Order: sequence, then C-alpha cells, then structure tokens
Amino acid sequence: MATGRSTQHNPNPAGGTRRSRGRGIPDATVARLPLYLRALTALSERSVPTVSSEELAAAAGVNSAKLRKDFSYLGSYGTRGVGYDVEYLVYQISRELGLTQDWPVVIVGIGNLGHALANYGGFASRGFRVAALLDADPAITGNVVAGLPVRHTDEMEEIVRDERVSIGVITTPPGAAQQVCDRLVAAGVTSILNFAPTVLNVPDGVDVRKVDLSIELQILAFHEQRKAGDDLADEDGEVPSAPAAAVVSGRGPEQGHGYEEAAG
Amino acid sequence: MATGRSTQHNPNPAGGTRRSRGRGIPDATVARLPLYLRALTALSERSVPTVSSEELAAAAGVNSAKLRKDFSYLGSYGTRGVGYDVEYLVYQISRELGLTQDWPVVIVGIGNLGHALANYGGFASRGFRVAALLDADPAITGNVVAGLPVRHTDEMEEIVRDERVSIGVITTPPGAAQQVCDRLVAAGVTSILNFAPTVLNVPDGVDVRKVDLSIELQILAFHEQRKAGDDLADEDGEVPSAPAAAVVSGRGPEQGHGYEEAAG
DNA sequence: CCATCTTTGTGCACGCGTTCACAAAGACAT
DNA sequence: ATGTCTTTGTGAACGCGTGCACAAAGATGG
Ligand SMILES: NC(=O)c1ccc[n+]([C@@H]2O[C@H](COP(=O)([O-])OP(=O)(O)OC[C@H]3O[C@@H](n4cnc5c(N)ncnc54)[C@H](O)[C@@H]3O)[C@@H](O)[C@H]2O)c1
Ligand SMILES: NC(=O)c1ccc[n+]([C@@H]2O[C@H](COP(=O)([O-])OP(=O)(O)OC[C@H]3O[C@@H](n4cnc5c(N)ncnc54)[C@H](O)[C@@H]3O)[C@@H](O)[C@H]2O)c1
Repeated sequence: MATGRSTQHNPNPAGGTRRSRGRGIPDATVARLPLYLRALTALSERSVPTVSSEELAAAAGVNSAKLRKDFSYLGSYGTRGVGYDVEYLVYQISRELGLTQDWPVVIVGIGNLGHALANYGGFASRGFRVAALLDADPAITGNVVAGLPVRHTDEMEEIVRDERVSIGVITTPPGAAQQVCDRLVAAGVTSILNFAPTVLNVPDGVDVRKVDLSIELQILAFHEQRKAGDDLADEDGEVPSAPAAAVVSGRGPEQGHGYEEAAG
Repeated sequence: MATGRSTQHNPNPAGGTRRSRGRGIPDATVARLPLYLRALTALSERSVPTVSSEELAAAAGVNSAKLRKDFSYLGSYGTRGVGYDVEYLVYQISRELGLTQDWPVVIVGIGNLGHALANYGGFASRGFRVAALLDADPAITGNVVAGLPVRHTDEMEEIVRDERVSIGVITTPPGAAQQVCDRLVAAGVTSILNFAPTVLNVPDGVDVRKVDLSIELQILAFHEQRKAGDDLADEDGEVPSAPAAAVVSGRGPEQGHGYEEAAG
C-alpha cells in the first residue's frame, strides 16, 4: 500500500513533526479506521453480530495482526475466543473519527469535478453535509446543483462563519487553489481537501490532504513499466551487478525491488 | 487482499549493495517523483536552467535532504555547487516514470465522476490517453462525452486487447466495482485506479490504487475533532500531557494507501 | 594551480509501521 | 471446576523512511 499518503506532503515542513503524541493514535491507524468502518457497516447491515479479526481483516484487505494492533489503540473492545461486537465497534470507530457529529463542508469551484462531488451521495452518509457550493464565475453562481444554489465566493467568509464550516474542498483550477486556500483558512477553515494539482501552503494547525489523479496514474505507470521490463528481462530476482557507469540511455529494464520476491 | 504473502523476505541477501545502483526505487520515492516533475515542469516553462535541491524542495513541499536522496536513487544527475539541470531532470524523471510512452486508459462507469474524469484535461498532458469510455447502461452508451462515444462494456475485452490498454479506471457504483475489476483484469488490464469505495481483490501482478473521498474526509474529521475538542476528553481519563499551544497537528500519512503490489 | 565557496550525495541514527509469535483471556463442553 | 479450544492483545524484532550532518565534488575567482 503504499503509499500514502497520503502523499500529502506538508506544504510547510518547517514545522517539525510533532505528531507523536503520548497517547495519540498513529496516523497509519487513523487512515485505516475508515476502511474498517466501511467493512463493519456492511456486516452490520447484514445483521452479523460479531466478527473475528481474521474475517474483518480479510474484508478490509489488511493483515489481521495489524487490525488487532490498530484496535488496541482504541481500547480493548474485543472478546477473546469470540471476536468483536460489530455494532459496538461501529460506534467506537465512528466516535473516534468524529463521525457522530455533523461536519459542514464547503466545495469551492463548481466545475466538472465540483459538480460530481456535489452530486455525490457518499457525503451525507457519514455525517458530512455540504453547507455550500462556491464559485467565482458569475455565469455559474445562481445555478442550482444537487439541490443547492451555487453561491459566489464573496460570501465565503460569511458562510464559513455562520455555518461553522471547518472543512473545505478545493476543486478550482490549480492557479486559483492557493488563493482560495488562503481565503478559506482566513475565514476559519482548518482542514482542506485539495483536488487541484498544486502544493498548498498553509499555516500550522491547518491540515491539508490532497487527491491527485495525475499522481496516481503516474505511479501506476511506473509499476506498469517495471512489469513490462521484467517480462523482457529474466525472472531472477538478482540482477547481474548493474554496472554503475552504464548511462542507461535506452530504457533499462526495471527490475523488482529487493523487497519482493520475483519468482513468477 | 494484499496478499503480500511472499514473506520470505531474505533479511540480508548475498548481494549487499544491490539496491543503490541496481535500481530498486523505494515506493515512497516513486510517489514523490510526480511531485518533483510538476515543480520542474513549471520551472521549465519559465525557462529556468538549473535549480538547487533547496529551491526545488521548497517548490515541491518536501525536505531538501529527502529530495536529494530521492534523486540519488535515479542516479547522480546533479552538479555540486550548481544544482540540477531542469530540462535534463524533467527528462530523467519522465523516463523513470514511464511517461515517455503512451498509456491508453479506459474509464468504466460514465456517471457523475466518470464524466468529470473524461472531461479532465490533465490526462493527456502526461501521456495518458483515454482510449475508451465504458458503461453498462444502454441509456448512456452512445452518448458522446468529451468527444468520445460511450461504448458498452460488452466491448471491453475487444478494446483492451486492440488498444493495448493496461490501465483501467473504475468509477462505477461500489457494488459493481469488483465485477468490473475482474473483467478488466481478465481482459488484460494490470493496473487499476479505483474510485469506488470498495476493497478490490486482484491476482498477483495487478496493481491497484484507490482514491477515496470519504476516507480522506474522515481522516480530516479525526484531526479536526482533536483540534477542536482536546479539552473535551471523554470518560476514559486521557492525560493531556501537552498543552493546546503546540497543537501543530500531525500531517496525514502518505497517501500511498490502497496500493497493492504483487510480484508477477 | 591553489583557495574558497556552494551544493550535492550519502553514511548514519532514529522513529514509525508492520509482522511474527505467543501468553493471556475468555467461551464452551464435560 | 477443569480442560480444551478459539481468538485477542501485545512484546519484540525488523525493515523502511526520514532527516541530520558532513565529506566529496565541482564551480569560481585570484
Ligand atoms: N475533472 C477531473 O476529473 C479532475 C481530476 C483530477 C484533478 N482535477 C483538478 O480539479 C480541479 C477542477 O477540475 P475541473 O475539471 O472541475 O475544472 P473546471 O474548470 O471544470 O472547474 C473549475 C471551476 O472553478 C471555478 N473557479 C476558478 N477560479 C476560482 C476561484 N478563484 N474561486 C472559486 N472558483 C473558481 C471556475 O469558475 C470553474 O467553475 C482542477 O484543478 C483540476 O486539475 C480535476
Ligand atoms: N461522484 C463523486 O464525486 C464521487 C466521489 C467519491 C467516490 N465516488 C464513487 O465513484 C463511483 C461513481 O460515482 P458517481 O457519482 O459517478 O456514480 P453514478 O451513479 O453517477 O455513475 C455510475 C455509473 O456506472 C455505471 N455502471 C453501473 N454498473 C456498471 C457496470 N457493471 N459496468 C459498467 N458501468 C456500470 C452506471 O451506468 C453509471 O453511469 C461510485 O462508486 C462512488 O461511490 C464518487
């Protein structure tokens, strides 16, 4: 899995990594909790009363030991010899993630992507409520999208304040993203989900996560190329002492990393 | 399931320093290369000839030492005392990522999101070409989206074969995702970018990356809750060792989740 | 050619995350 | 109560990623 993280890269690395809190849940665990929650919700809808770490891990696509360790950070909610109570775990994880409360969200930039997000039903299902849709283009403001009127960015500050919005979603063109971000932060937003392919600069205390389709595709392309190169080369994991001097001008075969066996 | 079951992990294979020049680029580095590439492209467009690791790192939002180490996996492309040649680095990273070749992509599920992706200009800009748009709904097939006709999934196998598609993008409802995935893989696709909130099961040799808006929001909500209610600790006697002053939040983990690597 | 200055490339240490492996805990049967 | 069986919770080891700090490399100037 790479990868991750999110990717994400703090736009402001200057502020050291202070994350290691005494009792805080590890970031890697937090990132998996939604995954567990989704699997648990599915079980809940099928009225499954309990689930073992092995079963749940399979459903979530992770290692069972990892899952148990993740849950151990939340507390001891399991019963040895039985497993975990589905409903109870759903509640605990929801509470831990803060999903038991309402999170108003604004989406800025109602173009192709903003449109799709506004129409996405998955928002409300987890306590996220679209408080407003914002755009700077007068030709767009006023339109009704997904039952909501697109309002002008002039109203951003007022909306963020009145609706107590703390999460903003940026779906503007990259050139406008930093500016929109600054304005959101100034208005009081402290968490930003950025879809624009730009590195956002934010002050301490503001979280930024990014979703970048282009990066994802490029990562896939890298591995795809490596797979193709492996096919051309031998399947032997060991590589004949690649000569350092070789300038490799012509597509050198990418062999597998050392960490993965190669027997195909 | 990740099925990284080849846990034979040779702790220390015979060859000691195979990795350095033998080219096994760490996943974390691969995930950052697109970021560097974007920053370099911007510099290139401004006709900047060279850039130091410090400047480029700032533009990419990463630590300069990390950037230098990342580049060291690609080779020694810098000049001490000067920096890196922008054009040369653009080429090297592009080549490493496989962007010097054409990557035909199919998008399956032309609803809200598929529509937005089809209209997204960022595809072609990096060598990714939308080879076809596919949908199972007869009411949708035949429509022209972004200049391309939406074709029926019946044609999937033919298209994947004829166009040599190795990357598939899934934007169907979650219930159909696994089925679509299986079919894509059977047709010959070996890399999948999944937007549906589902854990995809794939055989070894197939890479899956996921983009999950809901998970991103939930991670933000978690941190938001912590920022807002650090003092509102519940019954489980937490020990707020650190005062709220240095909240500084933790950066989310790398987004590299959902990446399942399998030896082929 | 030598001195100085800038910046790369990397050895090293450290912390986080993952995984193994197993003792402890509890369910269940007798 | 006792024993057996299942599954959790976690100690410990290990590998990866990160960032510091510095020597080496090369540019630049005299
Ligand atoms: N469409 C996709 O599938 C897709 C995929 C990946 C990334 N992205 C990124 O998402 C962003 C949006 O993509 P899109 O296809 O929806 O673009 P789009 O051009 O269709 O929409 C952008 C919208 O932002 C609005 N906007 C521009 N400047 C603004 C400002 N300062 N304040 C508020 N609104 C402003 C525009 O009026 C427009 O409505 C882009 O950065 C794009 O790179 C899009
Ligand atoms: N819209 C968003 O912003 C958004 C955000 C995050 C995640 N998602 C996820 O992305 C996926 C698509 O979202 P959407 O809003 O576009 O949904 P949508 O319902 O608008 O579109 C889904 C499309 O998939 C097609 N489809 C259904 N079954 C299919 C099959 N077996 N083969 C081929 N095509 C099939 C449907 O005909 C439809 O056109 C969903 O899984 C959703 O959860 C969407």
